[in-house]
Amino acid sequence: MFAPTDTQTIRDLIDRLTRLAAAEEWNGPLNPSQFAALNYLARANRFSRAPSHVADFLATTRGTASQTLKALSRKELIAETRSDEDKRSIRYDVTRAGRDLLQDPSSLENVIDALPPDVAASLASSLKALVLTMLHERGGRSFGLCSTCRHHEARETGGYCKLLNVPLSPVDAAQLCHEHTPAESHQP
Amino acid sequence: MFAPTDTQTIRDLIDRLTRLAAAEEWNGPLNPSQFAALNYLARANRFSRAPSHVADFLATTRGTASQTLKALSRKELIAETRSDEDKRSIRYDVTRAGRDLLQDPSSLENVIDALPPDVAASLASSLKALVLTMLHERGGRSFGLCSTCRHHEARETGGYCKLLNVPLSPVDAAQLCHEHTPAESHQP
DNA sequence: CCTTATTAGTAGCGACTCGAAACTATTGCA
DNA sequence: TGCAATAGTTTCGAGTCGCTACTAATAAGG
Repeated sequence: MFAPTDTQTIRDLIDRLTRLAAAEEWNGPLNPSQFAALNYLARANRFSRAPSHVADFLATTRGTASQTLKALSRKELIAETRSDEDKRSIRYDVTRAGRDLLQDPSSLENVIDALPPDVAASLASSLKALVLTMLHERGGRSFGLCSTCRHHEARETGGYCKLLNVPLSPVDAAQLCHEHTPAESHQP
Repeated sequence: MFAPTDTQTIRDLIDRLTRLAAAEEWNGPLNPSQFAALNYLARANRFSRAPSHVADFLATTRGTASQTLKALSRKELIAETRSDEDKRSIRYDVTRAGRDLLQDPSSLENVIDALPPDVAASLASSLKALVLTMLHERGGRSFGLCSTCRHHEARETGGYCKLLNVPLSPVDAAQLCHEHTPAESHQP
């Protein structure tokens, strides 16, 4: 009964889902971009919360990311901290208010939550394949969890990053990292 | 090896995929909204090409849809036609230039195209479930193909719409319809 | 050491989206 | 005939988007 699935059909479904999710987000206090940036900051480790990292993650430019972060800053949902080692760089931390805002699950999350476990698993794996291929094509970074990185070394107290040469708390290791490189990957 | 798939993970993947696809579209002559509207108009039947239908499909307001359509109109990618029966309503038709613009496949389409058939089929069905649930929650319309509608009646020459009482060419029957109601659905 | 890169972040521009609200026409209904 | 519903538009303010041009600070090379 199923014809070989049309590329256009899947494309349409992704577009439509995106639009519906975005429409939901507009009904909140934040627009979709601000929401995505805030959500990223809440899940990224302390080495990955600079404007340029946000730009990288959101697949946009530093200029655009900068404006979005300023908007979030004006709303007191994030706070900026200038670095001591490198006086050019800035790190944004999510404030208490920002964290509160991320609490209530979106409509999309509720719908995903209701999927049968096996459907969810297969959806996750095919989406992952799409994302990784697109990232590969545009030379983007994967932003995976610290603990799944090739530079990560397990220790009793959390872990250790062999790239940045810093010890990691369990919380750190469970966050997104800008320098993330999949463990299986082999590159010179 | 697979932990029970986290809702947040799937949500993140969808967000990221969306952002990557949108970033691709910005590199063209159109922004993502304009592209989505143009694409819809090219695939909708002649009863479903009014501003309010576009708004409905894109999950936005009539005001916003109106502006996007005016922008496409200025670029000569669509052309407006006022109806004779109802002088309030307008139908937008995609011009030759508009159709040309939709020809070259996007990066996302290429990536989808490369998926193994079984993965594509399961992706399509889970996405469809997500979209239909979200539509159901917000009371939106499905916009499926004419031929899969409960009001559709197969004929030798195309088909017939029992709701609008009009004959349909094979082309018509393969397009999206605003009035689409899934055939299985039972409502008073 | 002292010039260049290079890098991090920002400001301003023009086109546009977004929802909301106010506003025309036109059509439907009682 | 009169009023409500409908289709579409306009305007508003906040914000996104890529872009170019900019300022600092750091890195690299002679």
